[in-house]
Amino acid sequence: MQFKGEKAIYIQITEFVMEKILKDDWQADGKIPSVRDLGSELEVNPNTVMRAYDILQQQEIIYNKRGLGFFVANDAQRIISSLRKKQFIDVELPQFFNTINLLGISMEEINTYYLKQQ
Amino acid sequence: MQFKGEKAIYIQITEFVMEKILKDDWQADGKIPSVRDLGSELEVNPNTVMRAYDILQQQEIIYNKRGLGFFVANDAQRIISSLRKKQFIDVELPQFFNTINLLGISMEEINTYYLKQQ
Amino acid sequence: MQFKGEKAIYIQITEFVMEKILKDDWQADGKIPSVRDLGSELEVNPNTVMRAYDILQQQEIIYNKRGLGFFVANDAQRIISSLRKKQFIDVELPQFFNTINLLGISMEEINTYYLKQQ
Amino acid sequence: MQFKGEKAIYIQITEFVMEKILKDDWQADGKIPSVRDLGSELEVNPNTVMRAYDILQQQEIIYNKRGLGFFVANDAQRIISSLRKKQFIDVELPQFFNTINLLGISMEEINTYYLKQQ
DNA sequence: GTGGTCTAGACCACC
DNA sequence: GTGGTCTAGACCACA
Repeated sequence: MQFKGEKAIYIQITEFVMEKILKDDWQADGKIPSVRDLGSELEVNPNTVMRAYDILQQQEIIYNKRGLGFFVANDAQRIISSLRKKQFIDVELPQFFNTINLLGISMEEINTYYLKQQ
Repeated sequence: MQFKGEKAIYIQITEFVMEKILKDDWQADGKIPSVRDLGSELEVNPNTVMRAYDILQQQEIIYNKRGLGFFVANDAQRIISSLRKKQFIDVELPQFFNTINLLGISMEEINTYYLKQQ
Repeated sequence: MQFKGEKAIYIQITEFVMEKILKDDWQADGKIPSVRDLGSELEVNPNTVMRAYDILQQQEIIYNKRGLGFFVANDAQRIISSLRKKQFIDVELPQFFNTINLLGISMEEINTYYLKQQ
Repeated sequence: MQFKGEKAIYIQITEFVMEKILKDDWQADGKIPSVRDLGSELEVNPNTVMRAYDILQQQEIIYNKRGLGFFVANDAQRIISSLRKKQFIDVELPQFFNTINLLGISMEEINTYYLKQQ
């Protein structure tokens, strides 16, 4: 795993974790790696992992049992999906429509591109 | 105009200027505001405006006449459009398709949203 | 029973036990569950239950018979009540009055809320 | 300022800042101390102050202008008050009622205590 | 100058 | 063993 992109590492870790959960690599109510373990696996400071876990816990995607570690929340997949969909509908889609309007691209063209790349 | 978003202010200013040019608010070979004027209008440090003008000059969207100020390049609109279109086709569109596939959204849905927001 | 709050689990267990005693679920001189049994019921490590029993024993709310287990003290209810009442009058009530003053809430409002939740 | 209580320092700092705002020591749209300055004033690491500011920003009590610092949000006082009131009504008040019921204390008694301490 | 991120290392409570 | 907090110090982008 590489962390050289523009985004902050702790953000990339939240995405990494959500990906694991979506793919069922880490399952509901199952334990996820400790901050120390994931830190050494990803070659990152445990504090940085902690920061990612903190955010995921606020979003109720994972939860904590004292002294035992972090666990995948029961409806983690649902929360992740809805978070992503919300982000897409509210932010990315309007930007997308705005861009194609400015560039003078019609939805027909988009549909054509879509079929081509399938 | 607000500058509290995630993007750097100087980037937002380049976009602001390109917008003005595309909308013919600022026309070819016409003078654009001085860094001081635009700075005070946007409530931003002139240095920050200068940084934006610098970038636009490198892209040959505006040019400078010593002692007179900055002016819109002759083919500024063409350059902006092609820059954006290239960015859009090469980067944003594939990402967009990728995202809707991941979220399980069909092009039919996208078309529906598009009609709604018109 | 959930143990995800901020308070330490062993503290929550002492409160759980005192609750049982006050409600007469566990009666004077009656045996209370072994640390193993209560531990498995509450899905908690027996050591953690032991720590709670230790504290309750110091406060003479329960007592121990070698090889037999823990039992509810004769005047357990009285001890619990007086502990709580003292705590309440000395600490919680002044804090409570302080808070409602800060928030600008009158005792009339409090009385209204009280009637509503009955 | 002392930070010896049980609560985490960064929590105490959020409370410290909210107090300042409520008392109009720090006013709407006014700049608040930089993380470095407040850190050295409170004899605390700037990171710890940053963590507090982060939380206050999430709650939209303060906002950030890039490179300039943090500023008090326009309706910061309103947000703080409603946060506190919500916390009180939802959490503390039900606990309070629960406690007095368990201890067999009537609202009349509470009212009497209230009048006495005025 | 400002915040934002990250590391290394420490100490603590809790299980 | 686990997370939670905190410090010291570093580097970066931005204004």
